[in-house]
Amino acid sequence: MSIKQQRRGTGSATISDVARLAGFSPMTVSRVINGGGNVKESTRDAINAAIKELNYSPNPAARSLAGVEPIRIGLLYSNPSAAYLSEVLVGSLDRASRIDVQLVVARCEPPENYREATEHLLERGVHGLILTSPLCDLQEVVDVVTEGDQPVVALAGGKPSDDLITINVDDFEAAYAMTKHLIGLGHQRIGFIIGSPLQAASGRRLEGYRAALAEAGIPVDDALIQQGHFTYRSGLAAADKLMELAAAPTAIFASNDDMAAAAVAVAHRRGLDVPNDLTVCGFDDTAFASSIWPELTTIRQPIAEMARTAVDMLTDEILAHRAGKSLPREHRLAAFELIKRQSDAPPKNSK
Amino acid sequence: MSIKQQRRGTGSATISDVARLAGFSPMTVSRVINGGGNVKESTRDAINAAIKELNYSPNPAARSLAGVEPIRIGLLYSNPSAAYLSEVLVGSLDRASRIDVQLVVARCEPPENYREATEHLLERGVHGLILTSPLCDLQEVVDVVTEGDQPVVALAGGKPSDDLITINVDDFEAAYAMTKHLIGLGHQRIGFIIGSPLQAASGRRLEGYRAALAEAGIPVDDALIQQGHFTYRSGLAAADKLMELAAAPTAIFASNDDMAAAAVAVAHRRGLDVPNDLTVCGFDDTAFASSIWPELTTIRQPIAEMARTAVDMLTDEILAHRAGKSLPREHRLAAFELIKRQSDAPPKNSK
DNA sequence: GTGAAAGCGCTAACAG
DNA sequence: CTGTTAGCGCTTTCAC
Repeated sequence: MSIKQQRRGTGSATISDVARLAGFSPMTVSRVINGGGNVKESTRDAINAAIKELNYSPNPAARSLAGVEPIRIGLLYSNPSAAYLSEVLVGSLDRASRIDVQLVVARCEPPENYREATEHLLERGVHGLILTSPLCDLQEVVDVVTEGDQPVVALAGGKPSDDLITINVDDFEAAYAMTKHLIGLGHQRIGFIIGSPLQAASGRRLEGYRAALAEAGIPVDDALIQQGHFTYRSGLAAADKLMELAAAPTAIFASNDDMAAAAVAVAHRRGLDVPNDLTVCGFDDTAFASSIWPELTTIRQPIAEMARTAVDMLTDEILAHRAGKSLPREHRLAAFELIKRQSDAPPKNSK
Repeated sequence: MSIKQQRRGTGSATISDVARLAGFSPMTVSRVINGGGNVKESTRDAINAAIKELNYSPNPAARSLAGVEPIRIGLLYSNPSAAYLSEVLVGSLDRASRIDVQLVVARCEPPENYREATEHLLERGVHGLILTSPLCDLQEVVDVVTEGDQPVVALAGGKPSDDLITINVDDFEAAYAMTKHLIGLGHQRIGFIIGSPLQAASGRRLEGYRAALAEAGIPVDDALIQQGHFTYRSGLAAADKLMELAAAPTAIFASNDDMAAAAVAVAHRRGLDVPNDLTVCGFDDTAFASSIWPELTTIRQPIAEMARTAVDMLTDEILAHRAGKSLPREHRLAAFELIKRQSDAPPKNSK
């Protein structure tokens, strides 16, 4: 009798290899892998040891062929966040491919089609959703998306709630840190441009600014706080108001880079040098921040990393859901970073 | 005898369904699907008809389990092109997922790690590569990437050559169209800011500008042509030189949006209104173009669409390669679009 | 608690 | 040119 010829072995260990090594049947190994029901403690340990030793990992193709539904995650994005988008995609793709999760991305432009986009994704069979900024802050979108019982994570935005898993940097702390940095430079009159009132992060950033001022014993002057909407144009208007003040600020901290860039433009139009006559700082570290001159000192959110986390958390939720368990909604904070570039300096007439 | 029970049918048609309907064996169907070698014309037609009727599409899991290596495409990107990146990703992902091609993305920061990045991708078993701008224009990167015999497509950049499949808009025609647009507005003195001499597109854009001028019978004034490097800073310097000219231009056409934005900033610093005192146009339609005020009239490249095409072309190449055939290197041009926004107007003292 | 048998949908190898 | 057989790696069903 001739030796059976391996037709096409990938070389990597199979469930049978593990079974043989552990001295059990493939079936039992399968049970162990899939959070199995009834397996003796000792058996489970033996099998896990074998798995480790062989560096075994299940073949996803075989698995899905045999009937296990692969995990699918939907990612909803909207144009306004285009600056984030590439980082979000790079991060989530990277993780998704590593843990064999399918990622389906769909564009969603409220108020037009957020319902359709969501339904489209659900029809495609996704088991959970990632909502990117600024979608996370639109209540109507959140409502639609959390209608079913699939888990949803809001990435960089959104109000932590019972319906949503959220992943954010600590906007309060970040704004606090930046303001403190400015105070440390010697600034006393620091203008602040608020972000869109529609996004939860705006309020948190404003509070951080206030807190740092309070801590330094600098009274908050309401004239130094101008409303913006995260757009360049709104930044232009807000910065103009700030510069027209009798006692104009020596520094402007804008709630995002677009508005900070606008503040720089306003300063230039008025013949002011940045940073020598005016310090300007932003938030987000988008491409904008390092494209203009001077490059902006700003706060960087580790978006790619946060996207990776989002995929992980969602996957855990989906697995838990499948197993009939239920995890509490987590609200994770990621570490921000203050990126010092060329747009800040001590105020002119500091000693 | 009892009817065999379907254990877990996904419901969708299988290769056997098709075979039954067409009156052949599954194997023959398989041959037809996979560019099969020896199948009678009539058989092939019958099977294709059955496929269409059943709306059959092969199950990728079963396929890969049965030993067909799935197609993997590597996508190399570099930070400078961050503006493109999201569009590139969205487009290529979309197409890749639709035709069941795996996409592996890797970051590559020349001159540091382009060799490692490429090798990393090749180790991961990719069968072809997509090179995004500005990587396509770095000869050393192109050299490394085309070292093996895997096909490579250069997306938006690169010199059409025998080693590279390229996909570009017709930079010459696009610049020609924009210049003609400016002339149509009544401008006679049109400044031009050249892009980086390192990128092939820069030269093509300059030629388009020249051609439109020539056609209109406007003599080319070399003082109106300034060198830039695609960066905001270089745009600042170039625009400054242009504005200092005794006979300053009434319009500036910059080879990308960053430099156009810089030109706007320079105009503002000099107390000039855009577009009433100076028209400024860009190229690329990056986020920058519509973030600043006034929003830039610019040329839009359909990057997402081009990325989709890239995936398609590469897949065809890989398939041909597997079948032992070899396709000629194609150099595709995509249709650009002139996006009219608020930064252009007729010159001030036109009738 | 554990295992044996069967089959998911497809394709490589080998006939005819 | 076409069909038969076997098996990819896994899980389900059902038996012990």
